Amino acid sequence: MNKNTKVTFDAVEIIHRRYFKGRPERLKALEEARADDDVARKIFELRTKAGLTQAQLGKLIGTTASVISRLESADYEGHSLAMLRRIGAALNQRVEIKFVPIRRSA
Amino acid sequence: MNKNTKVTFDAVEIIHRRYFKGRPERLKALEEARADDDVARKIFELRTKAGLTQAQLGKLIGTTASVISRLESADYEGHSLAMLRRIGAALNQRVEIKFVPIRRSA
DNA sequence: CAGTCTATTCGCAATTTTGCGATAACGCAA
DNA sequence: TTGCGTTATCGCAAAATTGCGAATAGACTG
Repeated sequence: MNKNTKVTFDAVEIIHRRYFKGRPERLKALEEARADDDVARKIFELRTKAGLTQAQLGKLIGTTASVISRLESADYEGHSLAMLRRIGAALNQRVEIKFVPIRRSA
Repeated sequence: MNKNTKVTFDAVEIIHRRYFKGRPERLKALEEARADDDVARKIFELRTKAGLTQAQLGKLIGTTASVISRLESADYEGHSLAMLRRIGAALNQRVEIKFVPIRRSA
């Protein structure tokens, strides 16, 4: 039960320890992302789960860290499908688009 | 069993008769759309099922028919999330984005 | 404390999407 | 055939997104 001596093999576990361990506010944000549809949070979650920094992901898709940061900003609404696909391609993910009917209240 | 005397109450049925009845090539395209991920076809399917022309949908979201036609073009790749949401909002649909892992071959 | 790594924000140029009219083309019906 | 409704394509201006460096800030470590 040591604190920092256990060897980790999984990138997900590594990134989890680096970003979320002992930071309840980050964990909470991640939970909300699972229920929410926010694209910015989906990108953030995808990137961090892959164990990448914004600069690293930026390089993978041929852009810079500031661009990734902007895409992950909560109040950014200017996402394009092309950009989502670039990110998905870099992280081996397919972008799925779905129109789902809105239940007219109750 | 008359051909055109049955009264229809559902917009979906109306549009189905107007666009797909007796046109196997259109029907086939629609079937493929259900299995495919093509966004253009999803927009087309959504619009026709709502019983709208391109001009009508355009007006609903504050643009013209040529814009809708472009969005429904098979080789158009420039979709933005904002535009998809505008269309969805007009047709009471929520746009759902999902990153789904790609299985690395077999 | 300084030093490093990461993320955020600010400008502005470059690229892309959107807006929109005009025109052509297609299918269908009289 | 003509006419009508609908869709497709072209061209260019307007608006939005992207590219990218620089500066700032925060967290962590030595």
